Amino acid sequence: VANGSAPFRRVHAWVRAIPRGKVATYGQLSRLMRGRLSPVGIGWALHAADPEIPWHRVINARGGISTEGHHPGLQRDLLESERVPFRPDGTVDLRACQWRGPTRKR
DNA sequence: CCATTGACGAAGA
DNA sequence: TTCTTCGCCAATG
Repeated sequence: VANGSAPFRRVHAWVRAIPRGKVATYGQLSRLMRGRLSPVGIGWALHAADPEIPWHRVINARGGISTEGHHPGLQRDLLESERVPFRPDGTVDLRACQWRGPTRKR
């Protein structure tokens, strides 16, 4: 897998910066990279990511899990194990749990 | 090389 | 608010 490309490694660097108990969205990471990689591209970058990278802290813009087809139940388990609460509808409250980036937005 | 498919998201209708 | 359409770009066949 092509996880050695520069944009991918940059994604990995950002994702490693997300603290335990917090989450980020694909679009958020895409914007952090100034749109140099689309939200879909972020997904590919994580799909190709090393196990060391906390890929489970990245969810979609609605607070939902987008990896059910890949690893059923896994991402939710991992998040709950670091105290990220889920609503009854299976989503995360982004207002409460979203990582606010290093410098706030501009 | 062309077409299709996503771990996506914003803008319209 | 829900459903569509379109843009995005890497990967796959």
